Amino acid sequence: MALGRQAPLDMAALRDEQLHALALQRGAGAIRVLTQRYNQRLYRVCWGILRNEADAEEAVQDAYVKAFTASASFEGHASYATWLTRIAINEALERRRAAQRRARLLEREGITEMAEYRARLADGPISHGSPEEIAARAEVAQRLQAAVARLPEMYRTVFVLRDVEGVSVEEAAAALGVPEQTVKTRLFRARRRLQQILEPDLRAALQEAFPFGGERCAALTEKVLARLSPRQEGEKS
DNA sequence: GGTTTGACCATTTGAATCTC
DNA sequence: GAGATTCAAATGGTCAAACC
Repeated sequence: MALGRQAPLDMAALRDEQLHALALQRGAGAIRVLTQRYNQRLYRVCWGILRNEADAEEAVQDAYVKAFTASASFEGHASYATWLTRIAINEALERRRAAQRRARLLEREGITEMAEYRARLADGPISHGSPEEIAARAEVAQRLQAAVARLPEMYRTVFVLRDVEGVSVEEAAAALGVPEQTVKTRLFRARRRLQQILEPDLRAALQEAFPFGGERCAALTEKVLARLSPRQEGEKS
């Protein structure tokens, strides 16, 4: 192998496995590319379990640290994405278990921190479009997020993986450690529940959609009346 | 490959009833 | 009245099949 000047590596062009090998050697560039590649997915999956921004972020951080220090763990049985997602899920589950243990302890002491913990919901940033469009999208996103948060965890996690992250059924099943058929059923039921949760909001929104009241309504009524009146006159004769 | 649906079974939950 | 028991309903997992 030549020891002369080497062309700088195009990290973004490397495969996950190659980047992982570099990350294990503390390659900052590789770590940067990998984290940028998977931040969104891991964060969403962890949020699906923890329903809390700060906790989800910490879980993702810890998952990366574990992934980039446990060289023997990735054996290529599943895809790198699945393996990494599984680590993040385990990390989030462990955090939730710890929180529940803490809550039980506090409950015994008469303190109910869990209620506060559960009540904390996150919201996401959105840009593009007019201020009205941005505000509308933000509200929709907020309502959706709140609706997803209301799903039972088993449904929420599958929904986030499949419908938010676009992970395949096979990958989702591998990441969650359940049969593919279970993923399909959970997803179907998650969607149905979301539909039920969102229905009142949608109904209310539709009531406000296609507004045709006030002056427009009155003007149209007048036009209709105007067009009908000659015929009515004629019909009389 | 993915979605949807129905069927079946197991488990959990809540209400009703019974017993002490 | 309080606890134990029973039972129906709800919920969830799995499988099979039809369909897109």
